[in-house]
Amino acid sequence: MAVNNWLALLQENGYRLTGARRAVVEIIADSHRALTPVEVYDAAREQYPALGLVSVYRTLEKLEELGLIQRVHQPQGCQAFIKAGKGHQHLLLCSKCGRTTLFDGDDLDQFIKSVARKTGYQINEHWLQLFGLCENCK
Amino acid sequence: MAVNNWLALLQENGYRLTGARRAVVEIIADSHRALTPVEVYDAAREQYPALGLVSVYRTLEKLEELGLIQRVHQPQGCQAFIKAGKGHQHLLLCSKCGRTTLFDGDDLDQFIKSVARKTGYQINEHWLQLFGLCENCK
DNA sequence: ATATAATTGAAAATGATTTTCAATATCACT
DNA sequence: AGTGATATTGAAAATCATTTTCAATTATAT
Repeated sequence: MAVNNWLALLQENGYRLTGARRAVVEIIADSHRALTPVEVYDAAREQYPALGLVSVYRTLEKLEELGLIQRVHQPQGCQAFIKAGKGHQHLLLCSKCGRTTLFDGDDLDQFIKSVARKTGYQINEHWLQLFGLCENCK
Repeated sequence: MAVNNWLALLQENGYRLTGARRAVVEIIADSHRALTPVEVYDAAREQYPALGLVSVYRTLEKLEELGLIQRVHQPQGCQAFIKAGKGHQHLLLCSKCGRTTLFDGDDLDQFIKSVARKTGYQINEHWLQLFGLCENCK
C-alpha cells in the first residue's frame, strides 16, 4: 500500500506524522485521477473533518518535493496533482473520465537527439503528455 | 511582418482595429520569448500608455482563439504566451534566456502509435516541450 | 457626419495560493 | 507515562492572477 510508504518517507525526511498529512496522503496516493487541492480537501475531510485547505497545499508541496506527486498540465488548468512514476515517465490522460496512466518514454531519446542536432540546443529535460480516451471510455 | 498579418486576421474575423490591440500584437507577434500578460502590458504601454491590463487579457484571448499564440507551460508557471507555429509544432525553451524555438514533431507518430497499442488508449492529442540551453547560452 | 455596436479602462469581484499568527500536537528525551 | 522544544495546525488576512461589470469612448458601415 502506497500510503504507508509515503508516510514513512515523510517521516524519514524529518516531517512529523499528523492527521492532516495522513488524510491528504490517503486521498492522493491511491488516486488514478489528477486532483486539485480543493478536490483533495473535500475528499480528505470526509475522513478528517478538521482538515484545513492550507494544510492540503502544504502537504502537496512536500509530496512534490519528495518526488511522490507531480503537477499535471491540462487545457482547463494546471493545478491538479497525480502520483509520480519511478524514474522518468510520461502521462497519458483520458479526456473523458480523467484517468491517468504513466508510461515509459525511453524511446524518445532518438527523437530528442535529432532535435538537438537540428536546432543547436543542448536539451536537458522534456515534458510529454498524451490525451485521449482510455479503454473504458473509447 | 507578422504584425500586419495578425491585425488583418483580427479584422477579417470581425474584430475592430484599435490602439490597444495594435499595441499588444506588436509586442507579442515578434517576441522570441514567452511573455506573461503583465510583461505584455508593461512592454506595450511604452508605445500606448493608455493601455489597460484588461485589454491585454482580452486581446490575448482572441489571439489564442485564432491560433496565433499558444500558452506555454513551465515549471515556474503557465501564464506565458508565445506565437504559435503553423500546423502541429512543439516547443523548445532555453532555461537561461527564455528563447523559444518551434520544431516539427511528425517523427513522433510512430512512438505514439506504440503507446496506444501498449496502453489501450485512443490517443487524440499530445503536448511536448523540451527544455535546455540555446546555442548562445550553452 | 452620424448612428450603432464593439471596445475601452477603472473598479469591483472572484478564485487560487501564500503568509501570518496564536493554539495545538508530535516526538525525543527522560 | 510525563515533559518540553518545536513542527504543525487551521483561521484569517494578504497577495496575485484573472474575470466581470459598467459607463464612457471609438471604430466602422452607412
